[in-house]
Amino acid sequence: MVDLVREDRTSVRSHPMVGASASRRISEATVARLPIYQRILLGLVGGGTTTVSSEQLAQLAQLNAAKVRKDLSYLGSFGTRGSGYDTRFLLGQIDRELGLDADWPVAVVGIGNLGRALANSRGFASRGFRIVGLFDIAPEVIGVTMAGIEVHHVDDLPIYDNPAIGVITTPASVAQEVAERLMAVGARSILNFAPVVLMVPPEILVRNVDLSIELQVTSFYLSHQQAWT
Amino acid sequence: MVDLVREDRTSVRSHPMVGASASRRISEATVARLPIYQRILLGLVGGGTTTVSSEQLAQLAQLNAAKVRKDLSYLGSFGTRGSGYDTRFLLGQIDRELGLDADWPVAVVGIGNLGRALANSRGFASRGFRIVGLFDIAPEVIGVTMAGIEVHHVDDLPIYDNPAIGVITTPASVAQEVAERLMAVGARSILNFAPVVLMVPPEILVRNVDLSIELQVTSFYLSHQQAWT
DNA sequence: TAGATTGTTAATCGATTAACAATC
DNA sequence: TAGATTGTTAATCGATTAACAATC
Repeated sequence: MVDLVREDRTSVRSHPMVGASASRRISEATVARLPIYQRILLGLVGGGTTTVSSEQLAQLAQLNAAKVRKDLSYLGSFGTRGSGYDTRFLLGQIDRELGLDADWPVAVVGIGNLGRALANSRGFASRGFRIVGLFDIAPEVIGVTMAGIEVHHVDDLPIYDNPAIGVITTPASVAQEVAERLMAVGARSILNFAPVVLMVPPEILVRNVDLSIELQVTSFYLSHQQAWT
Repeated sequence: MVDLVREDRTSVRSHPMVGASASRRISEATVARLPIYQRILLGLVGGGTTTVSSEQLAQLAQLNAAKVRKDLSYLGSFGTRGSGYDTRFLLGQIDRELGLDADWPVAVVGIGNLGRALANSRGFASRGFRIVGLFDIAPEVIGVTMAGIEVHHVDDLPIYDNPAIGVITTPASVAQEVAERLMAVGARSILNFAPVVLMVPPEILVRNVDLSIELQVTSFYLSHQQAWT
């Protein structure tokens, strides 16, 4: 591993748009909200609601209606003035924009409680994502089946379908090595739950989720609350 | 529960600063980075490094040095021109700013894989946080001890120490009810892992973490990658 | 038509970053 | 002193929001 490059963790934005069908570059903040709209629309469609206004969507997502309209306008002009958005159609457009109509092979490495939680989670087994394997090194979990998928040894990573997305739920101490193994089998993106900053080449997309950071941020706002309540 | 009010999920910023010792209002983006600096400093102090420059910190956090200096300047002027920051002192200042020198009783509701992961996690058992109880409704987990803490029935929430922070790791279908029970026993803040938008009064702080949203955002960037690589 | 709601503009607000004087 | 590095300013960039013309 030679050309590891330190990359800003918010570096996604820094890549220039070169493709033709540019439209307007969709904002990063909007991308983070699309899954929320998706989830809400899933509920509305399931409940038989056929039309929804930006104001209703805003209420359900606890956002501002102007923000909802602006977000949705990145996808195209799919609303109908006077009545709102067709729920089923809008859901389809959001799915398409999120790339959920593609097939993303996912490998989860580190089958502790968090890995188990992800393997069993609804979101990970859903449309778009396909778990190609669960991986660990502990003899006592290898061979165990969870959520219908067997746990293999990390050394066997090359045997299974190449993952596009690697999910790291190992201890921090081995996360970098695991990232390198995932990249070696072709992973183009890493969802990292280990509390460590990974070093990867710039073409690899890393998203970090750190559960204890969330708790610390909560602590900050709690301890400063008297200042604004 | 009468005065439930829909609250913008980023509403923390909307509270006006009224206290006296205002200094400069610390930016929300900065708050989210303080735990990252904290983690890095913990490693440096543990490794015996006594001084660190903003440039070094930036490398370790994969950020821009100007951003690091700006972030740290919110806490005060703790650096020394020409040499950098004293690691141990800076760590102490960040801990203080994050409120980690306080005692935050935490209740975790929903002892599935994710709840177990949190209960066992280093970050949740660390300085500042004290788990007052683990709660569930499933008979098979009640009475079980994990990470040294017994799992109780949610109905017994009022028996234990009032939590300042409630962590919800239940299915989405019961998350709202759990939130109300947590608020009823005094929780001022909720860390919500259930994929649902909670309705709470404005004085309650909610932070949402949705693991499948992260996966969907990854999918978005993967499917748009050819546009910028 | 009248009422409702979108899509977009422009103003505003907040975050990032380069640059550099201050100073150890 | 000379070199290094901070703390802060100002420019820039990106995100939010109110407002409203367009239009169903």
